Amino acid sequence: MSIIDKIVLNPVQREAVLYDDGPQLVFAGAGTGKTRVLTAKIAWLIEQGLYPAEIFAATFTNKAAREMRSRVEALTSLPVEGMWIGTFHSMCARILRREGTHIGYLPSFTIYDTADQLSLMKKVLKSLQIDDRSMPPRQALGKISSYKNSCTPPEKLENEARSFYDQELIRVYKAYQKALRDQQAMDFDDLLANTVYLFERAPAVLERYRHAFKHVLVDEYQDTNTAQFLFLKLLSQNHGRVFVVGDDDQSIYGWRGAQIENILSFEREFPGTKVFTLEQNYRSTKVILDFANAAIKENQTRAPKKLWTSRDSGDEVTVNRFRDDRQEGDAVAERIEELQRKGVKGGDMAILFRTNAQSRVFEEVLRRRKIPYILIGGISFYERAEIKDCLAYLRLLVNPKDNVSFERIFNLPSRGLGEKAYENLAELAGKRNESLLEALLTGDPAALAPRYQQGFSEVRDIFALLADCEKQHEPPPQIFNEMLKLSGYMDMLTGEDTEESAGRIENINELANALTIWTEEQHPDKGLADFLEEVTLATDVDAWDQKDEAVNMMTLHCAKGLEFRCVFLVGLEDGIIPSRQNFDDEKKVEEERRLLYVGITRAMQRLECSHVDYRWRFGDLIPGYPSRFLQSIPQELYTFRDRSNYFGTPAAEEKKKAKKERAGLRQASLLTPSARPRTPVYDRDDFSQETVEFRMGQFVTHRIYGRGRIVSISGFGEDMKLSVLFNDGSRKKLMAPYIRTALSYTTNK
DNA sequence: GGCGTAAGACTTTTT
DNA sequence: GTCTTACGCC
Repeated sequence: MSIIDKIVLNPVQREAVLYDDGPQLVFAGAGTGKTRVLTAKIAWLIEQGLYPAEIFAATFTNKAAREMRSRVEALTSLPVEGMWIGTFHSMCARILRREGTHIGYLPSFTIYDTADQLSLMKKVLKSLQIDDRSMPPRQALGKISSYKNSCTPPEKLENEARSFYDQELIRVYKAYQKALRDQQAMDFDDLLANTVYLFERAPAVLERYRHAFKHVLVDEYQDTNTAQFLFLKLLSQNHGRVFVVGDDDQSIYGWRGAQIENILSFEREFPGTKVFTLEQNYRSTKVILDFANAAIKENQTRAPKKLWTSRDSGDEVTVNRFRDDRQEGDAVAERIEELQRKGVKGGDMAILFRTNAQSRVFEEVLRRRKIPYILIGGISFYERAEIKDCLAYLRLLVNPKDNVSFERIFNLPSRGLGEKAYENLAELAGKRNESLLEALLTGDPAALAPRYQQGFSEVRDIFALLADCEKQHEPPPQIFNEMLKLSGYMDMLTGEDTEESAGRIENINELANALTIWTEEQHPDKGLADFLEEVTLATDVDAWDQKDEAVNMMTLHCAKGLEFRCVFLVGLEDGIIPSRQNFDDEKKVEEERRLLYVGITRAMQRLECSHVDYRWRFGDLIPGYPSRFLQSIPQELYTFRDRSNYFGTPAAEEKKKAKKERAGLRQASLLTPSARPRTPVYDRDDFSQETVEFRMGQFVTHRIYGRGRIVSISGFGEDMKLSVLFNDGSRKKLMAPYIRTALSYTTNK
């Protein structure tokens, strides 16, 4: 029985799988069976006699790669270890480890994450004597990143730099790249760009890979950047067997250099392309699809298409209006409990939001109500300080040129070494033209100032001993334990004996466990370096172990490619989605609309959207309005419920609480942060109309703080902030909507 | 050199 | 509200 009969495919899907005559572009709308087609295609190719090792398939996450690999194995009943399937970044890293010598890199190079990049950039700016304020490190990194994403080395920019800033930026770009090279490190962008440079500079190498990969497949093609496009072109030019799958309506990584044009102009770039369009959706109900189609329709830059389904209408899509984000959190939690009582598993539900900061409220309310949840993304495990510290030790062991890691740990735990000691060693390293650790290990100890010798000899011993362990081929988990002991890091934490240090120890134990499982159960033949690479290139979704009971929470970006029975799409306000920062650029607004579209199309059966009137931000309450995207969706496609509830029980509760707090305030006369009421009480008619004008010196009242006088005004409209001197002597900064003129207060009373 | 407090920045999204 | 950085004191 052929593969093609083992997997259910509709006519278009089947055609796409069986076509074998040059470049193929598959427009696969959300939920149209994209993964199915991709899997079937690979399995079919293998059935046709292709060796798995001749297939190069790029997926968006490592998790997707793992799943696809096992599905292909199930279909073909063949082991397919040799197949190259993974993220662009991980496969480029693999190529660069093998071939990097052609561009000046050892196989042991380190991959720098965003935090490492930042510390390196700070060092670079310092060495060039450029002030942080004239060129913020993050900004410089952002610009350099976009250059690298389009494979533009600094040399290519030299003739175009007009302004002083641009010239400085080129200097910084060059110095940054040199610093990376010097310490045998690459950042995420380098993995892609350097592979392209490698192919350009070493044609023989390119030829080998062209020959090796007979078929190139790419998932989520709409999110590829120029570097990835060039990579694909180089790799597939002579045979033209490129199979890309994507959906321009789900292109959401433009800010990271992704070019939606890549998918829109694929046919032009790869002549003879055959296009397939999948429009039948198998995921969502008709009601949800209608809602999604209406949302995305507004976009100008898109290939025309419309999802359809043969499924039933399904439950209504709801749009709820809440008073503030806390009420939104409570209401969503209540709905979750309700659905759980009806038998829906937590794992079938997801709360999706635009920004990570929005997760907080939901975490709090779910924890309070003891509803299990998983937060995907945010500050990941591997970004925690103690984890990064441990990894820095290990990274140094693999690559002793890594100065960023050295700087992180040379005085951790404290060995009496500080900035002056660092400079002392850096001077020695400079003279010897070595990295910091190399200079320490091989240089003359007497060259260092006597007061630092004790501390530095401790560091020297640690790495000398660890290097021995490695030489004797001790397994990674054992080396890790040695490191914890020798470095004194564990002792430092046990010595602290606080709740915080206990948590850190727990995290480190978790890391140790992960390393043990990784080594013993999954990769007995691999070493520390491989573990470190996997850990830095892991996506947020990779670390997600979906549980039956736990409600899923993540950003819209993270949710791409996933599906859930019930989806709560929260915080749909203008300024959140679309993000305020993208207001000015219609192209960016379109990307935000696609982001909303991605969110909507995650839902299989039930979609509940919400927006709030007020949102807490930086300790302030900011007014908000329903997203412009919602406003452009016809009303008959959803059920609107105003649940803003300004008069109900919660408000009454808060009124009582606020009264108490107010009494406390008067007594304390000191406005300590804890004494400050966290939630102002507001009735609908409390809000001043936008037309109300405030002026300096005016008497006003506030529900909680009472009567006072305006001493300064900033901002305007709904964002206006007033500084008010109250009768009890306190001075507060307040949002205009919560303040009324004294006159209206008395009439209301 | 280490530690504490205070002021300031920060939030879009991530390999 | 939280995290990072700067500065002053021990």
